[in-house]
Amino acid sequence: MNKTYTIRDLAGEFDVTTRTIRFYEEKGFLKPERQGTRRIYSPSDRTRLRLILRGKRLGLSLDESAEIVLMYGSPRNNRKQLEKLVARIGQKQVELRSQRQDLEFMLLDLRNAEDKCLHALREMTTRNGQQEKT
Amino acid sequence: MNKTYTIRDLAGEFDVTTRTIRFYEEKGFLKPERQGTRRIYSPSDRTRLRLILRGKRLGLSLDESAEIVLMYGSPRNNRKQLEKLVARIGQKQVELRSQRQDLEFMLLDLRNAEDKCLHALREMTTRNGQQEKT
DNA sequence: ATTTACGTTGACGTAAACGTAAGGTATACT
DNA sequence: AGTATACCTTACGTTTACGTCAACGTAAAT
Repeated sequence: MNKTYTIRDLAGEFDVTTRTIRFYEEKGFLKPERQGTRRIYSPSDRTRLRLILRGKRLGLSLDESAEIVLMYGSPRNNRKQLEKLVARIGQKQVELRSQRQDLEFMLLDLRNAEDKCLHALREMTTRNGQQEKT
Repeated sequence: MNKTYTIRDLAGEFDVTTRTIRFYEEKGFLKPERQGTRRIYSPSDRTRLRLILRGKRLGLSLDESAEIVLMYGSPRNNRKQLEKLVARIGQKQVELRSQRQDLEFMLLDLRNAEDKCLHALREMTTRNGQQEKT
């Protein structure tokens, strides 16, 4: 039972428009089967889409995101291409770890800001119950 | 000794163009002093810029990024605004933690892809030393 | 039979985030 | 004085990533 999906199925599941999915195909990042003119998506198409969107959520450009998804594919290249691929994968990992640092720092900053706010609120409450203006 | 920076100083330090910095000002996210027509940036301007760019590296839109930077500011609002701010900070934290999940998963996927490549390379080497084509 | 719902291919429109001249000013060297 | 350098404003151009019609096909439901 090889499940398939319509374009609307995927659009619904991942909360994008059908236009978006067609656009990704236009760019060559998806190649669904056709039933007449209708697009029929396989589970692996679905996975591709899911991973591309994950990349986008991380702020990658569509091209970058799709490039990374291609890296996941089984490597059936010759030695030189494999070595290049390994190098690019390594580079991406470095970038993502740096991004993780940024993210952790921003989370810290947000926690600090939160604390400051909560502290200010406590001050207001203990000092003069109902004060509304500065 | 309150250090100041020219637009070029900051552009150089953060590897953006002066156009970018002026654009951020145009959008209201930076308000440097002027010496005649020249822009003079304070350390706090510099920090603002740094944080905005950090947000952008995480894939936030410029508006989102600048909004978050504003959240770091000392809260001198009334109770209602403070409560709203706390709520928004909380929301951002939720989003960032979700993004962190995405990031960890992508790093895992990349490590797996890397392993597959390295394994394939080892296979090639042990089996038939110099093979180049599939 | 025709409405309703979903699908298709163009093709033009748009918002964000700058890029890229063009032309003017001020200060710094030589 | 002349020129180089760095800064400025104004304004139109560009890329990315879709949005938004228009005009049409098809297939199930009423």
